[in-house]
Amino acid sequence: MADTGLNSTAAALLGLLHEGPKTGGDLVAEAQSRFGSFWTVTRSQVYRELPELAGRGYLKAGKPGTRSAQPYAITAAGRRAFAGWLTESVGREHHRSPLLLRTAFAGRITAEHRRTLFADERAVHEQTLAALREQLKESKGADRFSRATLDFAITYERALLRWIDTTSS
Amino acid sequence: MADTGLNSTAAALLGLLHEGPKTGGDLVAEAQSRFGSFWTVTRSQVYRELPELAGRGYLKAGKPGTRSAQPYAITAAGRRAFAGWLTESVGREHHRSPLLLRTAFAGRITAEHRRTLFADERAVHEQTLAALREQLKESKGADRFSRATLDFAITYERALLRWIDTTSS
DNA sequence: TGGTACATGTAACATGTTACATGATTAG
DNA sequence: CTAATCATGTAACATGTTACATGTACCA
Repeated sequence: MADTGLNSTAAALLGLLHEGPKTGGDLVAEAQSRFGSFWTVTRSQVYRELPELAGRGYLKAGKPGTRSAQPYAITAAGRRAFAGWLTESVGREHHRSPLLLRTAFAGRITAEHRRTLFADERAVHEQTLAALREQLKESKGADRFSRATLDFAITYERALLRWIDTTSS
Repeated sequence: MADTGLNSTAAALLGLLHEGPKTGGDLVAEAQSRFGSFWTVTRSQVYRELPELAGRGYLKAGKPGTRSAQPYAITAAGRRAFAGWLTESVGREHHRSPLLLRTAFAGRITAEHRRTLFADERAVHEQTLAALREQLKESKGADRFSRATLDFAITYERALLRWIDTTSS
């Protein structure tokens, strides 16, 4: 339980780099597909962390490729740091739902407006769910735990849709 | 859909202040109980926003009370701003789940460690769920939409627990 | 080969978190 | 009356977001 001083996003990058050297762009794309919506990572975060991790000796910069994209490879120290992070205590979950926040104040808006609010949101999440199901189909080769995270995302979206239906009716 | 320039946290505070003047401490406590885990608000955020909102004329500072706590009351302009925010487009949801992130890498840890990881997390969420159910019982007087947000929190926790069970088995 | 679209990287900003300083209430 | 505790507020920091500058690849 030694503190590695890694934040979760940095750790996530180290984790992805176990598969081989990647550039910032690669990592953004990979994180998007691997973590989906429950751990988003923006480009700016990635580009901030990479030099930082390299400075600590967890990554080693390679030869710039096309468009002068800078690839990074994980080092032995990086692997150790990642392994340490895996055993650190998991932090709390964080949710931030503008929809739920508005719902808390929904008594202050008109029924008409409430209807469009929920209808719009429903459409968004229908689409998200469809995309996730698509992903699940394509994930047959992936390992069990990658699929598990997808499963969770799907479960969540379904629960949210059901909730929207019962609440808006 | 005019942009009020309000961030959601500021808006949430304005919403709570519709019930009457409150101090920073009051607001933190109220937000905790009203929004629960899907829109957390820390003391520091509150204390940063209050003078800011007062500066814009949305709040009016009252006479300091005990422990020199500063109460704020919402103004007519504040109510207008809040009403405007209610009709602005709701942003995307944000999830941040350290558990899910670790799960994505769970193939890299031992089965033993995985067991404790899930068991610990299960205990935490069991407790959360119990607390929520308690809250639901006590919320009989509350308005329909306050209960709806609670309902969602409960649904979420149940779904998470089910997911933990199927994934860790 | 000119220009459009796109990917990389940066930098300014907004938000969220942690740790601290201060003073008031309460318990002994 | 003194000490311990607790609530208020602040300030430094970490993280996340948005908007921009730059240069490279692609296409007409």
